[in-house]
Amino acid sequence: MKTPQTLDELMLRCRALAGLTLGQLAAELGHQVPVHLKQDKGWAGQLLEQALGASAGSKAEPDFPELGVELKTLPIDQHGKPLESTYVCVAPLTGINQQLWQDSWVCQKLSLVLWLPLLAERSIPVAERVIGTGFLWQPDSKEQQLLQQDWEELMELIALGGIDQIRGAHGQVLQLRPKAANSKALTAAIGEAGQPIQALPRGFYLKTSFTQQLLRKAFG
DNA sequence: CAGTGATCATAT
DNA sequence: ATATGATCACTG
Repeated sequence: MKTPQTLDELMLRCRALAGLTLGQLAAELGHQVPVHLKQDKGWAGQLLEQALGASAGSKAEPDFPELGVELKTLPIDQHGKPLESTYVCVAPLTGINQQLWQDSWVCQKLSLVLWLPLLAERSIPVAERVIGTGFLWQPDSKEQQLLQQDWEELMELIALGGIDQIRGAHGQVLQLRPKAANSKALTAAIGEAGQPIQALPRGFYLKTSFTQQLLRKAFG
């Protein structure tokens, strides 16, 4: 799948996917559909990346570098409610003195997002899950402010050695949660007294209440 | 049963 | 180990 050259081309392709089931799309692209996602958690996301021509791989750059667009699938139930939080990026736990929100990875990644809702209740077989209507989002000033506030608070805690006091409930819209192979994984971090320690890697996630508001704005 | 913490596959 | 893609599953 060639990468789209313009935003219009990307959105056109995206609209063409709306209403298709994952089974139909997988068949078109020559993929087998897993029975469940327990061992293929990123399967749907990667299928949709391919269908839209996103640059493959796990490079630390937007899905569509030329367009500056980040693609996020958003699993929802039949009422349009998000089923899961949305992973944004890993959180830097060291070397973060005086980083500005505007320069942060979170801010960059969320500056332009193509949200692609996916009817994905667990009771629906994977192959029958239906692709929804994708929409482009840029945070408005209020959303930007909420994100920045949470980010600054979390980053200050991290920088001051408070990593182990942070739990998922901390932010209003943005949260910090484990992002690792398992609970034994370790990465460099800052201890209570400012000393180097090893800690569980974390990632930034958008809470479902936030992504639900984005859906409301887009569809009512 | 929502939300937090844990986990899975793959590429580099 | 760290980055990508996320969902699983236990707990209050």
